[in-house]
Amino acid sequence: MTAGRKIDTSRDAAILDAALDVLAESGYAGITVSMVAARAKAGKATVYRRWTSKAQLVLDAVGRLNTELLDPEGLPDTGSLAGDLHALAGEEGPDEQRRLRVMVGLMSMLDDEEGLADAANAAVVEPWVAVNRVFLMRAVGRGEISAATDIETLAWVVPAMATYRVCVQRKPIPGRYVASLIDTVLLPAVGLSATARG
Amino acid sequence: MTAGRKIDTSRDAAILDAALDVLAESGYAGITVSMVAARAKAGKATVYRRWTSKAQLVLDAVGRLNTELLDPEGLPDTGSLAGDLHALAGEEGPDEQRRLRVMVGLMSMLDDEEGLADAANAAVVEPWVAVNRVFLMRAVGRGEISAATDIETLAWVVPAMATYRVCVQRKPIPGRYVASLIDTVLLPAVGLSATARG
Amino acid sequence: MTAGRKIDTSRDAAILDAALDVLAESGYAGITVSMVAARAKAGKATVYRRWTSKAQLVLDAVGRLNTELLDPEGLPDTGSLAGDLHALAGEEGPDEQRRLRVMVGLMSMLDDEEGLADAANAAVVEPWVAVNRVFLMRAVGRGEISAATDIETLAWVVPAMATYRVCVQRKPIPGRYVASLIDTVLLPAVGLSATARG
Amino acid sequence: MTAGRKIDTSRDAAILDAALDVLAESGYAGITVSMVAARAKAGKATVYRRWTSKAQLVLDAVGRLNTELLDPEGLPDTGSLAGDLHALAGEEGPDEQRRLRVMVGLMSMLDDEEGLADAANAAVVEPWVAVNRVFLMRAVGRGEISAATDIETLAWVVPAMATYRVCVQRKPIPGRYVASLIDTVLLPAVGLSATARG
DNA sequence: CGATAAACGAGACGGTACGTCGCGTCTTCTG
DNA sequence: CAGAAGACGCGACGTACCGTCTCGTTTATCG
Repeated sequence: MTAGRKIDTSRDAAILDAALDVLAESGYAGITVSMVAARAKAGKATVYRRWTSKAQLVLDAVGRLNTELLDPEGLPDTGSLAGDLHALAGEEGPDEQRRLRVMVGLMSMLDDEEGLADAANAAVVEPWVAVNRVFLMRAVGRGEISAATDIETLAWVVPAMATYRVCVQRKPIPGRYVASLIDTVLLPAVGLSATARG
Repeated sequence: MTAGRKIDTSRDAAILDAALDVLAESGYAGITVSMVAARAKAGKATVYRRWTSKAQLVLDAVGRLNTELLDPEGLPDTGSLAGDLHALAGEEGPDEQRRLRVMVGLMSMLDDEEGLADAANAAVVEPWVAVNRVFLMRAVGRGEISAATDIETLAWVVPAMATYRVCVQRKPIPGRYVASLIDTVLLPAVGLSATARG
Repeated sequence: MTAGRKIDTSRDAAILDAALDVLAESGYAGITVSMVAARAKAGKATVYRRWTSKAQLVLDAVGRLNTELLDPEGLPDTGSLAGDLHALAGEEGPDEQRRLRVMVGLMSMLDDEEGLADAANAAVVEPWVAVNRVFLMRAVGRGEISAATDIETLAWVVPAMATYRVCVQRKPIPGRYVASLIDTVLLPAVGLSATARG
Repeated sequence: MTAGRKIDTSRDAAILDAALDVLAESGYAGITVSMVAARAKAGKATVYRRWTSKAQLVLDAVGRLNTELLDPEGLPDTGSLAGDLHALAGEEGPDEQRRLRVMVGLMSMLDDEEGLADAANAAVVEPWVAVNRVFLMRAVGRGEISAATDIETLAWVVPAMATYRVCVQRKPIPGRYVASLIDTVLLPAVGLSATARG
């Protein structure tokens, strides 16, 4: 019964992409909703019809970025924990540099609203943790590591340190960095030698 | 070239303390320079004479908070790495709750200005890392752990994970949390059993 | 290139009126743009979108006040110069007290910006001078006064003295004051007796 | 009995002169107490030890300017009202241009404090009025003009119009302007022809 | 196919914090 | 102790951005 024009869902992507561009250039504090709208050739009302605040918009943008990156489908399965971890660490998307710059800008918004921090965490880092969790459980299943291993804690080690480096220290993550964390911290912590990878 | 009135350095402390109060109550976004100045019974000009922006002020306040906390003098020396680490982890100042709430509010400002992130990192987390570095070097000296240990990386493990928990996950750090990181991640990673502590 | 929301011209009047209220109560120095905006239930940006400074705003407000007051239409025409002048002097609008208080506050702003004084003069006193000019020219036309009369100068006599009294001496203008200037100064200066009025 | 350094009265003149310089350059609103003090190579406290506010300082400066100009001693006495008036009008001090620019800046301060307008009026214009009053009373004494003349009002005519021109219209007063007011307005208003001057 | 109702780009709106600057006072040091 | 220098508490200035609302235009669905 209700007539009227439908929401043009193609605008969503344009706005999110504009938000990521601006976020990568200026960080969260440097963003203006007007800037994002202008770059997407959209009006501010079109933005606020979709997201209730600047924080929600940016969060959604960043979340989408990471969800694309760490697709739970098609995880590598090399037969050893070290192999799995390094296989994933070796994958770098083509937009890796932009992704890093975007994450740098993420921290600035987390106290804007109640519950936003949880959402940000879930969207940005949790996928990576989930993958590690899978790898660790497989290793337990294979008997490669102890069944008493504190998977919950250890799955967070590498994502936490990498994110910390990017977000707080503001340093880039060179290709070898994640691999070095795996070898230096994670594998020893579960009782494996770094050289054990096949 | 007579001097004129000197900067009243006692105002610095009053303003920094007011900033920490407000930061703990409302977070960085909830702070107003006018609020901080009013609580310190100072004028805004007195604040801006000392710090060039709200971000610089808050950073300095937080930095001082942590520097006081982790005094390099009088580090515990229990004779074992596990003992040293747990001795430090067990110390909780009376202001621990305020310190945590303050750090939660810190992230919002890091992209406000060039170089601010570095300064924040140095002021807030680096002291803790430095202490861990000392503990690890002592352990190497004692032959407790391998001389090949990557001290630089491992000294960051616990501070990075704890800070990450507070700043990104926005969860409090219960008394046992740091101890559990030490036992689950750090000690195994250097080849020690968690039960090795005296 | 569609337009966007139009300037709401009804806000202009509300803001100008609020400015006059505040000006009458507190004088120019006592005005705050925030006060004016708040009284008009407007934001400061809405004020600054229309006027570039506090001075421009107040000037416009005062100008409008006087333009309304001295409508060039419907001037009295009694047949004699004295009659015309006194007819106008006798008219006091209901807002006369506010108008005087407003003019008292006007002087404080005239050197704020280049050209502001000219504009203020044109808006506030010139209308009154224009009316006197008409009266004097009529009198010349009737042969009531000499064709050699220096109309330009004489039209300014009473407005200048009255404005001077209000703005510099800060005394109110009692009902008889203007009439007394007409009789004591202007009419004798054009060669007419004060008693000549019909 | 009171020891200590005496107030250095020579600083007064330096400060007043600096105030007039700055006032002539920038008008009252453009003045800063710090600017005046700096130009006089004085400290702000030295200024505030002598005058209670910026307004009082400027008022005093302007007042002194005019008091010097219109010294009640040595008034011309030519034997006719027209002669007296024109003799005075012909005198122009060497600093006439500065004096005019200073008066232009005067209006801006009159509503800063209660009673300041009266003081300003007394200091700046009243001396001139007093002189005119003397001239008019002499003329009454000589029988040159009617004893019924409203001296109080007429003594103000030329000062009011000249000051108004300078302060409100912001136009300079050319050499002939005051003379023309005398001939066109004042002399006719007291029943004398402009050509009556000796 | 024409009416209509909602979404669109644009940008003005009421608010509020920013960082600057001036006032009049207070403090330090020099002569 | 007066004076130069300048920091102090206070508060207004004019700017910028938030999230909302109002324009006039475009576009999809309903009658």
